[in-house]
Amino acid sequence: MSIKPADEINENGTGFIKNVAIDTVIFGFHDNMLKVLLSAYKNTSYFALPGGFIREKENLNDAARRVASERTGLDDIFLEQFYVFGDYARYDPEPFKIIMEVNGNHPSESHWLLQRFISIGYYALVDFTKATPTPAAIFDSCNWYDLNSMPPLIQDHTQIVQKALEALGANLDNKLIGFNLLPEDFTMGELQRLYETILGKKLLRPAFQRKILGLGILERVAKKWTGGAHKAPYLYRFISKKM
Amino acid sequence: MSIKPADEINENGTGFIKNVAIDTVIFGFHDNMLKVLLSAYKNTSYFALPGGFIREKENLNDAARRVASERTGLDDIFLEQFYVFGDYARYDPEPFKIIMEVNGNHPSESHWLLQRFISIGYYALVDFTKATPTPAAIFDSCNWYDLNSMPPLIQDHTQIVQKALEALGANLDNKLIGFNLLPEDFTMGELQRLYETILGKKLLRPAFQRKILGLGILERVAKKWTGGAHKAPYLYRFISKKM
DNA sequence: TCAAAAGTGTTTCCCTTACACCCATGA
DNA sequence: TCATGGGTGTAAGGGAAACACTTTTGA
Repeated sequence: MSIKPADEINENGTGFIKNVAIDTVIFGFHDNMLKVLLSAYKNTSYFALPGGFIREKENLNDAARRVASERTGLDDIFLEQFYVFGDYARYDPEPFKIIMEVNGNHPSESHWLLQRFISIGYYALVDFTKATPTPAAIFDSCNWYDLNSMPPLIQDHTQIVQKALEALGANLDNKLIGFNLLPEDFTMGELQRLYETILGKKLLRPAFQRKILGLGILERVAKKWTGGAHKAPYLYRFISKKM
Repeated sequence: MSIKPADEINENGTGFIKNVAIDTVIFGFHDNMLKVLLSAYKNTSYFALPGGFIREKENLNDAARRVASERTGLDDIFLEQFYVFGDYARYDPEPFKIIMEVNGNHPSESHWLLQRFISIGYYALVDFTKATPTPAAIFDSCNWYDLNSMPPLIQDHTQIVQKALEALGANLDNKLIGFNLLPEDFTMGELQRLYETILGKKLLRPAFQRKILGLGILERVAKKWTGGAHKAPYLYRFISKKM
């Protein structure tokens, strides 16, 4: 979980469901690298996943969508639950005490944010070129980090990212979700490098091309003149993607 | 969720995590039918999935395991999270008011069990022949029901069963979990009928046999004399299953 | 000796793999 | 004209689909 803007914080968490948090692993793809959005708490070096809580009358999935939208400025984000993190050993209120103290709050021991939380993990797939990372009020920053060079994260957030990546890989072919990480138009090479990055292995180019095109879900749009010293690749578009 | 024994109920749910419930779809397989465990609340005709809550210092997965163990009398149950049900529209305290009233409780409006719950769905796969269904204190019954002839269930429990079945089907080959529904020794025909029931379609016998044996995870134990007017089938055993 | 269920063999087909070849482009 | 990246052709290999055949048992 991540601590919310100060104006929403009070001692007993009025208006929110207690003991339940949402942690969102927001993936982007740029320069052939998978990126995740991370925020740093104000005046500390604690990094965390974007997160939030569920309003009293809000659907769980809507709460996750709200979190992802607020951090990226996007609507219609592809989102999926992937695991619930509920070990008691996750419970460690010390960092949150420090974060609140440093920022001028002096919570009592019974402050709702210092209680144990069950955290529902979501991953989101967004178009890196369209997202505008925006920190929540209590964060200094909200930025993309390469999966391979993330700072240390609070609690078990590093394992949450790891598990999100596994779920993403398992669903990649199955649910055809990779397209959500690319702009509307993309080349087959870009798509292949995305797949290779997520799966962590090289794929054969002819086989990949035929497999993807064989799905019948892409339409060829136009040639793309990149200025490269080679044949111009076609641009493709996911057929059911909005225009 | 399901209401717990009376001795554990008090107005503010001391000792449990609030707003979070566990619902467990416990599958068994018998007479070529998939079965689920359902309970009826005392003195009512409300049927529900086995469920429970998380103790203050209990791991989420352990809580689910505890629920499944208490209802079946088994240890080492195969369990898996499959979805979190968190729509606000699930929230309907009326049945629980009635259940409590009928059984001599007179909860206030703020009773913790009448609040909104986020429900974490687990499915469990057990050996039908070893399980001994046991109702919790506030239930009259705990029995196996055919998937096709379940009584109406409270809340969205029917959809929860449906979603559990889908998750089970999706993982069947992937994670090789079907064996958990059969006794230690079983015939290839029994395994095939289990697969056919879960997947909802006929499979070709030679292909199924080769595919399963090709996995290299079964050992052939002995012939089984069923008394049937046909060749005695071999018994097989999952290699890594405890003896 | 026949029916029924179990086990195995065989052929076909298709998808994946692997590699080869051609095309377009800028240096 | 050469290197580079993109698109397509083709042959080999492996597994699934479909069907045939054999085996074992009780009626």
